[in-house]
Amino acid sequence: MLSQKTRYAIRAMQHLADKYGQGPIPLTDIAETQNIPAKFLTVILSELSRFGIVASQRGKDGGYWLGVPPIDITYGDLIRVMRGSLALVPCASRFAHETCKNCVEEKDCRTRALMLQVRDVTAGLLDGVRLSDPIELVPAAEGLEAPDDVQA
Amino acid sequence: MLSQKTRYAIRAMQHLADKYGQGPIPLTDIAETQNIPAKFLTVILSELSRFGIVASQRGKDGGYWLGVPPIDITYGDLIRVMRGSLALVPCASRFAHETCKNCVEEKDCRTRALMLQVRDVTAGLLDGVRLSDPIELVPAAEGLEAPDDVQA
DNA sequence: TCTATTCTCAAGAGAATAGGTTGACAATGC
DNA sequence: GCATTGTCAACCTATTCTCTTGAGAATAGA
Repeated sequence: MLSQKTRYAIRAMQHLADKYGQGPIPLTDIAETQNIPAKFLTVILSELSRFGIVASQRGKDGGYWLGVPPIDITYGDLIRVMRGSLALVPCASRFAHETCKNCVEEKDCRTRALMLQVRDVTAGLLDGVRLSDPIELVPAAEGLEAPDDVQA
Repeated sequence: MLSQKTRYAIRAMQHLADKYGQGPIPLTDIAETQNIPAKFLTVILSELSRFGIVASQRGKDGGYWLGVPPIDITYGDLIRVMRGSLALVPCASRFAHETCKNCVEEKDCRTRALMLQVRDVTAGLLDGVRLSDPIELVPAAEGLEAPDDVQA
């Protein structure tokens, strides 16, 4: 699962992407329209600005904006910035690889082999979608109607 | 990320799958070869047996075995049993759907739309691999050698 | 210069989750 | 009856999550 913080970060970035080129966007504007606790958002935005993907200015008419054009930021990047990796297990990360504790040897680990495949299809998708891309929305109900052959 | 508990559960199930048809396998056998804390494994196995996918017998020559043939258990099933869902956000689960807190409306949520796609490719993969399937192992080093166009 | 506005940043608080362990008990086979 | 093996509830510690507090510092405009 993505943490609440990561989800907030993604929505905040989408908001800034939508308003890219329109000057500084005040935190309150993001917080209110995206339904994010304002003070928590300051923590998130300051984290994002340390990575250079958000810029800011203080004082009257200040605010935040993308430090990089939205076409140059993928959803994969965002998740990596916020949680370090796209993978489901530390040993299946291609960039932030870490050996798992209390595991069998990596070369013998079937879980790792499988999770590497999962990471790759996930990355294939998320690294292909940019903050500037339109995303086809899905009606709320459809998430509940699983096809017959799908369990969850 | 999958929790340590989920990873232990997967490895324990793989172990039982490998020895399917060989009678009860003592907990100690699983714990030692899979490097899982024995007492914690009792918690995990009892959880799995509540779902009927593990059976057990007490006393001398007792132990655990799969309650269902390994060909009938997918990795997707295992992850769903252990953590409730394959999805990265509650609102993108097809079986255990839950609306996210502090979010925008689901029908307007781009994050959800994207995470539904991620869920679907993940499920496409994990629901297609069964505990009885051979899994091609990946040498330990390869996880570290990211292709040029891959970032993490 | 004064003031209102807006970001900055370190600390901390409360709750939940993770990752186990303890210990008493129950069944089974010899 | 005794060793073996699973059952189960309760507990524990550390970490992480999700925010909040509160004291600044920069900026623009009056």
